[in-house]
Amino acid sequence: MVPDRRDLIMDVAERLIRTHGYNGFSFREIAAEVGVKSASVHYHFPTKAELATAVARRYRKKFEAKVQDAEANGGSPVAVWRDLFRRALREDGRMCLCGILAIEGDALPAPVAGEARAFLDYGIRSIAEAPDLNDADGARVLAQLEGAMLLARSFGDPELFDRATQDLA
Amino acid sequence: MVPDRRDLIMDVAERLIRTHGYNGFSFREIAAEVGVKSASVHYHFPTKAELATAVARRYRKKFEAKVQDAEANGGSPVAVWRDLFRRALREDGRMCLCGILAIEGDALPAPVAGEARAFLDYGIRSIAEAPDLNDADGARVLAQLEGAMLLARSFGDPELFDRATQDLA
DNA sequence: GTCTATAATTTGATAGAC
DNA sequence: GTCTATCAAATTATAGAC
Repeated sequence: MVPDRRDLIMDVAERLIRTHGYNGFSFREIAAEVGVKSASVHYHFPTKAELATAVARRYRKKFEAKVQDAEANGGSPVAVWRDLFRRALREDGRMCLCGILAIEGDALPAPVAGEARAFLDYGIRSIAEAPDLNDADGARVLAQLEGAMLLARSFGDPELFDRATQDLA
Repeated sequence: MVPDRRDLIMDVAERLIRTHGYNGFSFREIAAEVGVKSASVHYHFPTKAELATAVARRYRKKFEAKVQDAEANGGSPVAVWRDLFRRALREDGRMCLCGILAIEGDALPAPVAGEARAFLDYGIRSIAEAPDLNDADGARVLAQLEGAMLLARSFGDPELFDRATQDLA
């Protein structure tokens, strides 16, 4: 299943947002990496807000599928979420897309901020489904995971994520 | 002690960065809020990188002073850090300046990213000085605090910070 | 110190040919 | 679907008058 052009554009956009944030990438930058002109990117996604919203929604859906898959294989929600973030950090050195979008917050078009919020909301509820955990625990654990990615990214050290979350393993 | 123009520019810049991030504010925006023209802002801070670096350094120094002051009054490092972030979130609804700069990471001029890293490094070491805590605990607690601010900001709900960090109180 | 004016570049977005 | 060409606006930054 070869990714079509639309998917490829979203792949590049996701990587750029996770590196520079919403205000830190441009249509021309995406176009250059894909190997087309910026007008072609606009053909697939008329506005920047629509592109970012589509990227955030795909990220959330993919993440939800991964969580459900891992939990079906017997993992606890806390361990599953930690492992998913840990692997993403190791593989591409980038933090959670929705964490960075959440921080840029109300400076973003409403649909983009809404998708980020929906991701975090799912995270809190999903983690809170673990035995003996409540909603406040879900928020506590997700906060620790997002913050640990923030630290690891600032220091360029994936192991800092491991140390900051070793109590969740 | 009336703040001079230079301080006022830094005040506005700090607020804007904490709302929109480094790539989300402009000299003209600062100038408009201060009541001058953008060329005057350039007189005080020749480049955007220098302005952001100065703002981040001042933020770090002020925070260090607040931490030392609160600890001198008998607070434990964990409680002191939680309380300082909690109050900032309540007072102006904005998260840690260096948290947002850390996330934008390598997309930033090196001196700016360096100041953010220095703040986080101080946070980890400062918290780890609490009795019975080590460096990994410092990273864990700071991660939880930065992540809790991220969540509270995304949902526009300061109480979410309280719930996500109630175990640190 | 602040201003006007402007340079040089980048941005998001559109029109229309192919 | 992709291109060339272009637009209007915004950006960082500088020169020089006052």
